[in-house]
Amino acid sequence: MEQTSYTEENYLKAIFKLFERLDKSVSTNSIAAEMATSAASVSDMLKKLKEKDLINYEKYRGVTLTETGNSIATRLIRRHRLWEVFLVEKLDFSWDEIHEIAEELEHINSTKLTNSLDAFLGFPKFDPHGDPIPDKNGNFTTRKQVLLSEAIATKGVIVGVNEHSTPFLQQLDRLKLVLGTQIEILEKFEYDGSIQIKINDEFVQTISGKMAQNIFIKTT
Amino acid sequence: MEQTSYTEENYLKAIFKLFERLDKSVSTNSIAAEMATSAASVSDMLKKLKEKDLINYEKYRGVTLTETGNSIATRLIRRHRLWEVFLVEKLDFSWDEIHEIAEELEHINSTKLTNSLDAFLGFPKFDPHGDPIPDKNGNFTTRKQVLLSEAIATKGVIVGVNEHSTPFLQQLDRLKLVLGTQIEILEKFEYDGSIQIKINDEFVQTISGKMAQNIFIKTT
DNA sequence: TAATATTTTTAGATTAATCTAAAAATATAT
DNA sequence: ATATATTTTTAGATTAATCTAAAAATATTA
Repeated sequence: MEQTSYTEENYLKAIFKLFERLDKSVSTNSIAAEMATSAASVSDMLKKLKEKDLINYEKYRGVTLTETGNSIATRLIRRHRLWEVFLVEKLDFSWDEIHEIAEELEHINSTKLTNSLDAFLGFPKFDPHGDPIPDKNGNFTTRKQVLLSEAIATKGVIVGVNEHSTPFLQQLDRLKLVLGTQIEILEKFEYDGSIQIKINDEFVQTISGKMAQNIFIKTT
Repeated sequence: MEQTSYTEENYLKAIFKLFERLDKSVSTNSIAAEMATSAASVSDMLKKLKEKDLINYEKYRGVTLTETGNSIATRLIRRHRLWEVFLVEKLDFSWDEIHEIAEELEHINSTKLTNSLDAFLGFPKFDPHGDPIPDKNGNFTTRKQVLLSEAIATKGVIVGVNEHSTPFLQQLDRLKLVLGTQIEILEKFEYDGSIQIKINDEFVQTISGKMAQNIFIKTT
């Protein structure tokens, strides 16, 4: 079994994410956008990843991960999310400071390290953004969640976010919209997509459509 | 302030170690040996590190670290040793399994991460091999220690090792020669350098000269 | 100190990852 | 269905780190 480079791993992760988001074979351009690089570089790398049997790829036809590629990507996501839990729970980082550091930590490839860390943290099922953490066999805990912008039911709890940028997460903090917060939908405005909600049965607020599109709730 | 690459950092660390070991300007060949690479590669890199003002270097004249280079190397060593403490104390690794993983962790450059980890571990002064950990200002705790092979006094405690290879550390474990072990020197054999010692006032053993050259004791 | 040995540097290639510009393939729209 | 637009790939360079072989500098020794 060959080794994968830091860069190859980042490509695999990008393909995994894009496939998860759209559930169909991934285009060269979308990978280039996700990784902030040129389509030409992506083409080069796809050739290489196919050579290594990490992706299914025919020229001009888009990309999916092979089983091997998928399992490498899943391991990366497992490590990333475990380290995020570590940073928040043990080192008192806030949820908007952890992504970049976890991007580096995730590349350290040691089964013993990953599994010991998992045990040390008490086998967490979700990371600080509410994303599920694959277990040592690559299985995710799924949870039926829905975007606040698409929710029909009136009541729910915030269980995740659809974006991980620092400004977005900081804004959520300011608005007291952290994971576990109870939400009651009072009114949805068709004009701009904004939504009036009641937070923790306490106070009423209107949040933008853009915010609502990035908050996952579990309805109750 | 420019960024240093993974590779550049490893060269700085090698130069730091060699200088510490011999306390004089470091040769191209010794760096090549330390890093298991060719002298030609080292020459190339030295040019680059000089350009970045990380080393003092004149062709054919050997190398020392500049203040900047020294402070980068010290930071790397601080991170390396802190992560080693983490692996042993929190994740139950043994002292012979931690070096390679720490070699990767040490390159993650975040002041907040390093200092939070330090606090989480209770500001340890020594790593699991007895090596001193620089504090956030780069200051080491020194401890007057002497190699067992050169000790004159009769009694002491093991406080460190001069080699970090897995086989050496495993052999120490087998012989119950871990950090903190009390040692009484009974006899030194001139012929092969081996030494007869009494361990923890309990049993008597003879260890090779090679072993004795890699064990630091603090005499009492 | 002159000859020899060792160390260090340079010259010229190689590999992985990237880029821009141009060509080829595919998709869209009149 | 043909022209136009978009997407993707190829061609040809570039940069960082490495290598081998040869040249240059320094050190050792007879």
